Amino acid sequence: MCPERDDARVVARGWIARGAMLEDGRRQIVGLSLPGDVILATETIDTDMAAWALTDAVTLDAAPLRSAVMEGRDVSVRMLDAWRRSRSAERLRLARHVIRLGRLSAYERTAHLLLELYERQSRLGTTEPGVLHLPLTQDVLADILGLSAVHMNRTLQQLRRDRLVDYRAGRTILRDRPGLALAAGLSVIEDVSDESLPGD
Amino acid sequence: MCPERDDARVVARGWIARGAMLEDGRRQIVGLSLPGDVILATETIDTDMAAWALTDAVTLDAAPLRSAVMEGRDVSVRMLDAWRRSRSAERLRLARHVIRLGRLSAYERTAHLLLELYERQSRLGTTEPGVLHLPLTQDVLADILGLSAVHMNRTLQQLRRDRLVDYRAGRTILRDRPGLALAAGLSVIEDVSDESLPGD
DNA sequence: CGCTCAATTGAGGAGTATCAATGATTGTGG
DNA sequence: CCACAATCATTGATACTCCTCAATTGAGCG
Repeated sequence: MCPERDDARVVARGWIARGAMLEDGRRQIVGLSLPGDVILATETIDTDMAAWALTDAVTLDAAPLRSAVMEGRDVSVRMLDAWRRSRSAERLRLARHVIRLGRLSAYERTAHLLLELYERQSRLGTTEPGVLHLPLTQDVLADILGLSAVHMNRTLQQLRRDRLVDYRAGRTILRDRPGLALAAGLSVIEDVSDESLPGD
Repeated sequence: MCPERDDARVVARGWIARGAMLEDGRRQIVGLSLPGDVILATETIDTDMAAWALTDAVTLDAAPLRSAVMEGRDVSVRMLDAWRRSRSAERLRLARHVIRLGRLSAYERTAHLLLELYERQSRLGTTEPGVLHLPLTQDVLADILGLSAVHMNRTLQQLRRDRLVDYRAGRTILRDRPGLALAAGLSVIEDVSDESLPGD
């Protein structure tokens, strides 16, 4: 395989956003990559996609692991599973994101995303219950949820008034997670760790 | 691996929609599966996702091929490539769909989707230039694009007035593809066949 | 202290949704 | 062969979500 095709990286630290910038300045973030997630260069280079670091971020070259996975060479089962889990979870998140953007209101979208990020972050390690370390400006949040920054702000205020979430840059508190789940309008956010391992 | 995990199917004929139904009746279609595309059961069973046949459809069991791919057993290179191409193209389409729903207007979304489907269908085989075989009701189209059926209708009328598209059930004519691309507001729809083979 | 960047607020308007009918077409049983 | 039901496309009227523009406040920070 051409070497440049094999550019895969694993996020080691920080938050990275993948998305596209339109000519007229509109931006849509397609997904967030957190530590442990794999980013394929083909996802950004082949298309008009790009990736931005939202915080100080460190990524590691995952090309060796990747070609091993691809070519069926021996990788530890744990590694292989981790790879598949990660890719599979990402596909699921993409689908959820489509549903959010297509059918949920701004209020629902926000609740839904915050819950997903909380879930995701909990799985990454120690978190005080209900606290979400969210290093995103409202601008970025808006570009994830397909909203204007102004409306993003107002939506967050509404969630605060409703005592569901207390947003502040860096440290967001989910005051009422059951309430949030209700507000998200979608049944329950499943625990992705229960997921089987389709491995694309 | 558990057998039920390995339920993968390949679409042989027909159009299949994957998506979710919300409790209150809202529906969002996440993607369309056309002949040659792979559908993983885990994409529908693990979550609140479902799949609907939009036309008479036939799918084949792809579990054998899949486990072969997964376990690195010998599959013809062509097969392996086809698998990866398919999965990779799907990921790209999901990302594009997110951008459509997040940042494009109804008019832009529609133009964008029609072009994508035309591209996709051309690659499947013989098509008269400019003719898109589109076996979708406006209702379904609306559920793909995150619009109400009424607004979907009005948007299609607008495209017709602008002499870009002539929609009628089953047979849609893209009268002015450059114009459509312009209307789609996104640079160019890339030719996915040029794509490299990341293979998740 | 004047920057700059993020968050906030207000006012007005564009884009879509919703509700309720009306045609148009097609299949179906009498 | 016709009435009927069913589905899809279309239209009008109205309401609401969300956007845009413009300005203000507040919080670091050199």
